[in-house]
Amino acid sequence: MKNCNLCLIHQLNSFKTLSKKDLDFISEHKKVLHFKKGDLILEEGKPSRSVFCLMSGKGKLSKYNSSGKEQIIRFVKSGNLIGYRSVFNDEAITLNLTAIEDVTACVIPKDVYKNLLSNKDFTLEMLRLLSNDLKLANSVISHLAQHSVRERLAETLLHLEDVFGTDREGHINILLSREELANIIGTASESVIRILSSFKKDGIIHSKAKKLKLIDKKRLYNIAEGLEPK
Amino acid sequence: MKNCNLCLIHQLNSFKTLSKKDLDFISEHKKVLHFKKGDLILEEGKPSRSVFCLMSGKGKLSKYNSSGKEQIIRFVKSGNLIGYRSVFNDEAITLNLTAIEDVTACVIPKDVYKNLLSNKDFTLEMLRLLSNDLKLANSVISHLAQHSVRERLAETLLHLEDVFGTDREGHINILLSREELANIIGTASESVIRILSSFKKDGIIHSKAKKLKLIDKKRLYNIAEGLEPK
DNA sequence: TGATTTTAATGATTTTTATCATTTTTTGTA
DNA sequence: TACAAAAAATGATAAAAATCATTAAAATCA
Repeated sequence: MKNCNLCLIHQLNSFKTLSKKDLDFISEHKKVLHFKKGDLILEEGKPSRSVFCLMSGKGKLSKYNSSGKEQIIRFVKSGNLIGYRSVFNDEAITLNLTAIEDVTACVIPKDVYKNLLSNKDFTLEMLRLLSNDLKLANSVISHLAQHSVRERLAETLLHLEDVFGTDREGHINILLSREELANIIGTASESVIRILSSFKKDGIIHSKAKKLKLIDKKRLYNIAEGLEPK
Repeated sequence: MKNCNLCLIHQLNSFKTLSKKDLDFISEHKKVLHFKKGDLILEEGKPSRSVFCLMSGKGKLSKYNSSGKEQIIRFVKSGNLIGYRSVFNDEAITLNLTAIEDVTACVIPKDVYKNLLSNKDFTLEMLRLLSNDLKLANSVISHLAQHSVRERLAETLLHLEDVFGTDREGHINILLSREELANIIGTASESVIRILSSFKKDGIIHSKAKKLKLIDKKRLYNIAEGLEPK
């Protein structure tokens, strides 16, 4: 898709506030890139040169600690903008972006993106977006700090279904390894495996390999909130 | 302080980008409020009506979970702006603000504050501020998820000294109960007590009641990063 | 100041979670 | 399809942290 005006994705994100002229301006300067599943798209520590608009596929934003353990901060999907944070505070990139499916993304050079900020509505939209990111991050902090591994896993399953939806058979539309699930909630993969098995045994979820289906969401919610004993 | 132009605080925060006229506009519409230590200044769930500029004193931003346990998200000190996040995404307040010392704050009505957003430099400054908040939140998530209670406490002590500095005798300029420290890192107060005692025994910190002094910061840093065994 | 309340400290115990070792299953691919 | 490699599952054990009970110290205030 060469012309952003014709692209439906821009209706889904902050770009919806842009004029035809602004979108033409982006179209002229952007590049469309393709990545394979597993590719490292953006790397922590590298200078921030552009903002990405994800056209298709999914990715994970993560950090590695000094001993090499991954912490997944959040996931991104088509329509999401990525990389604006580093542009605003003019710092190096702080999170890795890895494709967890094949990804197509439009890459908008930093300066082109900054130019869009003359549009007040667009800027307000970005303030709104950052505010939502921050609100979400605060609630993650609170959940991580206050809940057990079992509670955090229940919360994560609900959150993933909420963000990615399900296919016709009810499976959550994102395939993650047990290890990746562990790296979201900050636990060992064995713990995730054990808890998923117990959820399965109790009929709360169904799982076949990486396909997860939430059966009893009410119960999962109660577990996530610590409202259920055991 | 009636006139924001004469107030030194505005030099310290995003208001430094404002014109004399903008500051006069704020001066006309703001109110100066005083709060006592322990007062609840902003309450989770209430509609967002204004942005606060903290003139003196310190506060904590926190959430309570369904079982009433507090999670401290961060601290604020003089110069800090508070409440802008809810203004940008037009949602209810999501964090409680409690005075942990007597507080004086200028209260700027939401609409007055929103008017300032016609100033492009100010808006960019707010984007920068939110970006920094978000960056900080992401690193808190990562630290919470990946480190032991002992490591998180070491990190928290270093962070508190960094933000609040020390008095002439080297004590960190903020007085927190063991329970409040526990509510930052998401643990039980007994755990904080035990770990602080062990830090003291090892000569890493000195503590007398709520006054904490960091003696061996290099070692604390190593503990925080998990570079030290035990 | 002395009494009362709150906070801190310490010990014993239980629960949760991590770690390590091993087996089974799944996935990718030759 | 068979093989190798990776991921998942399971068990045993160790370590970390929570919880509960009690005592000691500090802060508050009448």
